[in-house]
Order: sequence, then C-alpha cells, then structure tokens
Amino acid sequence: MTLDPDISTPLWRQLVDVLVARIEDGTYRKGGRLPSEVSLQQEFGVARGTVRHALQHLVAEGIAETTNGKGTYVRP
Amino acid sequence: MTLDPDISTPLWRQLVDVLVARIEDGTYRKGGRLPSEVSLQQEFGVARGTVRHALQHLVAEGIAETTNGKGTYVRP
DNA sequence: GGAAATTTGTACGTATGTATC
DNA sequence: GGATACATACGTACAAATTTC
Repeated sequence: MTLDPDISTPLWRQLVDVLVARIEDGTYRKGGRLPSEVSLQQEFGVARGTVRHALQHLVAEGIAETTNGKGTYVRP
Repeated sequence: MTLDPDISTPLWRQLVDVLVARIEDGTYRKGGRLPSEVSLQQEFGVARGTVRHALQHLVAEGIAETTNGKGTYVRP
C-alpha cells in the first residue's frame, strides 16, 4: 500500500483514507494502538509531519486518541 | 504583546490566548478578517507553523474559519 | 485576459523537549 | 538510565486560491 504524490489528493488525506480502511477491515483493532509515527513514516515514505497531520485528523474526527509517550489508539 | 518561550505553556497556546483576548475586546471584530499568517509571524516573532497551529486551533474550536487565498475570519 | 502580489495549503527536513515503558 | 513515542518549534520550498492592477 503506497501513497501517490502525483494526484491532487493531499498525501495526508490519502493516508487518512488508508488508516480508516485498515481500522474498518480490522487490520488495526478498536481499542488497539496504531503504529508509531516513525513506523508509518517509514512504511509510506512520507515526512513525519505528514503522518502527524493525518493522525491529528483522525483525532479531530473522534476516530483515535493520542497520548504523549504512549501512542495513538483507535477509539473502541 | 509578546509571547514568552521560557514558560511551559506552548507558544501556539499563548498565541491562541492572545488572539481570543483580542477578539473579545474587539480588536478583531466578529465577521472580520484576522491578520495574515505572515503578519502574525512577524508581530510575535514565531515561525509560521506556530501561527498556523494556533489558527487551526481557533478553527477547530469554531471561533474562526479559514479560506485558501483569502484569509482567516472570525466567526460572527 | 493575464501578470503580479497576497494568503492559505501541502510537504519536506531538523532539533529539542516531554512522557512513558 | 536507556529506549521508545508523541509534542513543540524552527526553517525552507513550492502549490493553489484569491485579489489587484
């Protein structure tokens, strides 16, 4: 699964869509922890800031929660 | 009005407080446009990213709205 | 119509601080 | 103390939308 820098949809938006899809198909379980920012950065080949932008969007939408020092968790 | 990098409150948070105070005291009018990101960056001596962080917080709280190419407006 | 200026949006990189394990 | 993970803050560059001339 990769992101495409050549289409008009921003990378962070594409990443949101991938993460949401993975939550819905059970790849990431509700109540479970998402991969770390660095992990996602490496997997998708984007900057950490882009990963954070996507994650913060999930948080803003109430899909996830973030705790400093622990990680970002999918809301049950 | 300046921000203080030496206290624990993040700069973007301090900036939010200043902007909210200015909205409440009428310096920035409801329905009116806030100063541009570059203006705020210069006035407060912080990075544009810090200004954007503060503004996005206002948007998330429903205090302001942003339009690409136009500006950030205080909600009436 | 079109070029320039203004303003927000996206994306990158780096460094350091704070919290948790 | 060390390793891991998120948080803050700086800087840069270019894209996209709007306004102005």
